[in-house]
Amino acid sequence: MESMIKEPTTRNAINTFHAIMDAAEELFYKNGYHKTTVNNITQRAGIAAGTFYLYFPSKLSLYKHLLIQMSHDIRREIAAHVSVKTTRFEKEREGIKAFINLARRRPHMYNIIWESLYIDRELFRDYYVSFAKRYVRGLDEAVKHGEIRAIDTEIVSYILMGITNFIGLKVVLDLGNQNNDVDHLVDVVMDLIKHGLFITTPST
Amino acid sequence: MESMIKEPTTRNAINTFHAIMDAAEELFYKNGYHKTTVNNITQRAGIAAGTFYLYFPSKLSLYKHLLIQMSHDIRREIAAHVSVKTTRFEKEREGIKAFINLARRRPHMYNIIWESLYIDRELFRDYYVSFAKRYVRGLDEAVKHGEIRAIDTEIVSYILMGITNFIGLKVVLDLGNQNNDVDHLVDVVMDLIKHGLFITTPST
DNA sequence: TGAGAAAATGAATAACCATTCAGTTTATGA
DNA sequence: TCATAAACTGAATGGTTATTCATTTTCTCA
Repeated sequence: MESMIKEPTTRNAINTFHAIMDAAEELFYKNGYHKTTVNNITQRAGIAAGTFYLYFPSKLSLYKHLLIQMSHDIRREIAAHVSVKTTRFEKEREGIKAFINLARRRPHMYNIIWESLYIDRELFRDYYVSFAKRYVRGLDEAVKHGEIRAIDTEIVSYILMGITNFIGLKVVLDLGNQNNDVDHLVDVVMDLIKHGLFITTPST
Repeated sequence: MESMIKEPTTRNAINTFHAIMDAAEELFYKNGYHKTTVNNITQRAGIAAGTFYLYFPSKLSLYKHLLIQMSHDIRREIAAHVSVKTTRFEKEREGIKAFINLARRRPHMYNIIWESLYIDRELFRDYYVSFAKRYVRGLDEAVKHGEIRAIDTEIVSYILMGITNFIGLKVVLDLGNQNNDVDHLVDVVMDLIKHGLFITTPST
């Protein structure tokens, strides 16, 4: 369960520790976990191979530590933007916008989280289950306040995560030929969420 | 670009070929590409290690072949369900439903496509870009027919893919505590797409 | 200042695994 | 039946890479 990291305390050790983390973040993003060797990481961090094992018991533990770190960063970043808004509509808009901006600024995070599906499936599950739980809490609140319709909020949370993640994916991989201007993307998403997609009401 | 597979022609060779593919599909799903060895695959397929290389020049080429195969299967399956419907609403509903059912029936596919992001990023890009292109064509048609509102259809295609994929994810990984009944899931999704999420119109 | 602790080094180790190939078995059809 | 081709075999090879450890350097504070 724990990552068994020996957190450094002295100034120098902290520098080394962060050099390893930064190098790993960069390389895992560029080449993926499996194609990145511990030697690649130590080289880029400017330290010897053995030094790595003063701080991390294994390559996997480094990966786990990085993932947990990032999931905290994401939550904190989104929460910071969402909490200052009052209406659910505004909260939703700012949350999506914060996520997309974060994805653009640190595309590494995006990849590392998804890759966990192939490195440690439990880690991946935990990440999305707990993210969804938090989302549901907010949505339930909004239902209670009469801001959003009383649809199955758990499913809605996955729908909204799916939208945000795929728009983020489009931005990170620069998919498609339209412009990827963040404001335009958010406008389209919010428009759809507000008014729906269809013009007439079908018979179903 | 090509996978350089020597497609088998005789009865026996075809059996061997499929035994390899089936074993690989199963193992890639269960353990991921990197943790699956060629020996694991040949053992499960009941053949010798060397036989593998009569059909595939490398482990990677097998993976690519599998991915291409599956992306065809997905398109075909969805198209079969969508094409018999006439309204865009019905098409959308059946497309989503077909995808979720497929994900449940063959959870392997899901994993293999996403894993390509860490094995061969171009493959992943191609997959979603071409899927989106096809989606946009359908949406543009529906806009022309006055069935859906004239929002940026490229972005909408990523939104809809995101929704479908995350609902599929929930089903495959059995995330969350609500029931994962397909009809219920599809109902909620379509309800949201039709009526939007919010009750009142905010000031934006 | 200097002794002991903390950090760092990097060559060596050991395990793992994709791929090869020389030889064997099985199928085909004349 | 038998000769040729097609399939198959599996031990051996070679390259890669996570991890170790004996040694050296740097830091700390009495």
